[in-house]
Amino acid sequence: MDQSHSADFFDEGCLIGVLTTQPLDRVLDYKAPQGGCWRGAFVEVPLGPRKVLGVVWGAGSGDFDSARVRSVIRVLDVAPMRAELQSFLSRAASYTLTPLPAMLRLATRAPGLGDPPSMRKIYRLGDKTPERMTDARSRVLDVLRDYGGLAFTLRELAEQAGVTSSVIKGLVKQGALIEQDSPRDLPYPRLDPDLPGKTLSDDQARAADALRDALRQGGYGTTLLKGVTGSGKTEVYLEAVAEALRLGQQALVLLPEIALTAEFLTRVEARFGVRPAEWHSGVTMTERRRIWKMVGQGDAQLVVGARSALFLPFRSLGLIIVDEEHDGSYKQEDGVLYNARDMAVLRAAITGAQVVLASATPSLESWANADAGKYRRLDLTSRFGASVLPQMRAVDMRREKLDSNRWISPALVEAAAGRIAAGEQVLLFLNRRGYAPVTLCRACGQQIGCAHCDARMVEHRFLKRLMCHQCGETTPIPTECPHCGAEDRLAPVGPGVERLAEEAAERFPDARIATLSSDLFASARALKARIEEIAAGDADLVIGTQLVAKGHNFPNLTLVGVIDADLGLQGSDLRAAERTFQLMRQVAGRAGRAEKPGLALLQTHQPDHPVIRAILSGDEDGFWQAEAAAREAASVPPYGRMAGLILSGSDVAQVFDLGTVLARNAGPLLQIGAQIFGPAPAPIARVRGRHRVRLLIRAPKAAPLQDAISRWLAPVKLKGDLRLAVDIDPQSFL
DNA sequence: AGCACGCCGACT
DNA sequence: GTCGGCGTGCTC
Repeated sequence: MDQSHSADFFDEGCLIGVLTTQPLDRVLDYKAPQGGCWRGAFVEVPLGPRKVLGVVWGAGSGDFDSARVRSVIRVLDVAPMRAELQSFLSRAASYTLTPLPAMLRLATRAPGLGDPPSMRKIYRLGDKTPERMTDARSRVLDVLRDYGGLAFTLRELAEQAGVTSSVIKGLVKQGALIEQDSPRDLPYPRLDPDLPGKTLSDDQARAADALRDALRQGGYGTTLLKGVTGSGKTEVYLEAVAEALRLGQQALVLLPEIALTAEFLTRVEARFGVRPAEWHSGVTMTERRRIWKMVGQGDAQLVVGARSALFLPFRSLGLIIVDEEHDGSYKQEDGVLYNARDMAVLRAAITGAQVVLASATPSLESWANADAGKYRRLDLTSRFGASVLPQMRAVDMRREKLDSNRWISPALVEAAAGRIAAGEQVLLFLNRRGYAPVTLCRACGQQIGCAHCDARMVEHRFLKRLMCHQCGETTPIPTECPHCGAEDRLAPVGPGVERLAEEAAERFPDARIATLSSDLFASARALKARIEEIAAGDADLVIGTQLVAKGHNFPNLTLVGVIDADLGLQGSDLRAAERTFQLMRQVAGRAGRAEKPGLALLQTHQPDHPVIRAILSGDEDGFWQAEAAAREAASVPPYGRMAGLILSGSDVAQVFDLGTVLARNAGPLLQIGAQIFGPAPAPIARVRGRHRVRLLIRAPKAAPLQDAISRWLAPVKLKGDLRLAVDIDPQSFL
């Protein structure tokens, strides 16, 4: 097509609209640069005295003084943003009520996009032989010959050959080596979808077939892939990835936690021959830029990563996997409040891709969507090896005799001793890091709290410090009470894993005890290594927090003891029941993976609580139906809509005043039949000296909530250091 | 987000 | 007199 006639091409001097990453809540008019530019082009534009990054969003609006419109400085040498990503960012912005520039920032989280492709020197074999051959020189040439024509960087080659760089420079001068410039950002090696995968069970094969069919048919669709722990969901969705690759499409696998990526990458390598691109906060800046560029030009077929990978500029995204889709960490703030699971579905719907939501314990939202026929549902019922979930029983703590400061019931001690004697492993699960959750002064009765937040300081005896689990602040463990000054009257109250380990050591003096808690390890790598040792049998008794619930395999583990199954049931949180149910099921799923039958014992004070009963009976659909009915009756998600408004500032009174004023002037919300609750202290009431107050909004399911909120907040002018953030579909409602 | 402008308090 | 605090406003 003739460029100048396309609606998406702008000739030099044309008025165009450019979206920048600057927080100006509108698209700015500029003049197209010399040579014109395409819609979607990444450009550098002048803004006041500065040059900023932007994207050509469309034609200019012409509502700005034409004499003051400036010209685009240059078009960057990267693949233009596709219309699909533009519209995804727009839709995501209006859904989450986030300014569009903030969305663009998410999509440009790679450094040096404007830099020319960065080059580095590489060395390969030349055709000349050096006049004088030395030991060092021949070692260099041998390395290059051994690797069959592969090129090396100076450092790699020097290291491999055990020589200094001067030897290599000397060989270049002689013509025995050739020095070349090569782009630093190289394509990722091709994955081979046709390597033999693992043999699938009937169940798995059927699910994999269904996913392949959906991909071949093309277009958007979402599948809830539900399978108990150990049923092999990963193998199934890797077959879907394989099919996407065969179709020439790109795939994205989202994992809820960085700690899980290492193991997953190994599995990908085993299935496809090479490691895929890895995207998360721990990846180096150079690697990020490489991924960003390669994804855009189709030279990265598979990206494995954290939620922010959703905003990468894929060229032909065909499949998004959201693993452990129920995981709360998919909804978390990194500047923008969004739920990666929902955004994955949105992006797929816009680009015409398939989504697979994988979980052993789906979120109620996904369960309801599948139930309503919006999502396809595939169930994996059989487990590998032993094909049964562990037997689950409650230990009624009201009837167990326990000394104070003891948490392992006689029933659990007895069961554990039996398993350990039989050479099997036991897991004691307690979702509380540290030694004790509360440190109390016996003189004045005050608890030690964090100086910056409203959270309690948690004693970590291993680190010999008190730590705030909200802001990470730590202090040495004091000997005198900070409130009344009494000496040596501070007492730990309640159990944490460290304290539980102490008790276990007394009860099982001969057992090898391993404590797994994220803060006890210097690095994710060290933790992973320890987990592998334990899986190989290097412990009889494992004491762990939430992290053991997530996807690690302990083949010899046959008993799980849940120290406090009631922990998550407390509070008025809407999702408390759901989360407890999911966590307990997952933890129980650790037991009895191999041929040995597993048992899970849940210590509870409420054995008749509906959630505990649903867990024990294994009646999952019964639980979901009851939970769904309760939420429907209360018109809460997913049967009603909710939003939170978080106000923050350094002055509590000011923040509350703003909340009160907003709540009183909520006409637009009342018009759509919404209710407002608050202002009340936010779930995290104080963060690093800033006070946080929340308003909650509940609206009927079909109500235009975002539109009403924008109209409500449009006239608000924030004074001083007051800040306001909208949280659509908040996760916690405490 | 930056960065300038501008209007009041404490110094050489 | 003037240096500098950071509140307010602008950037196509």
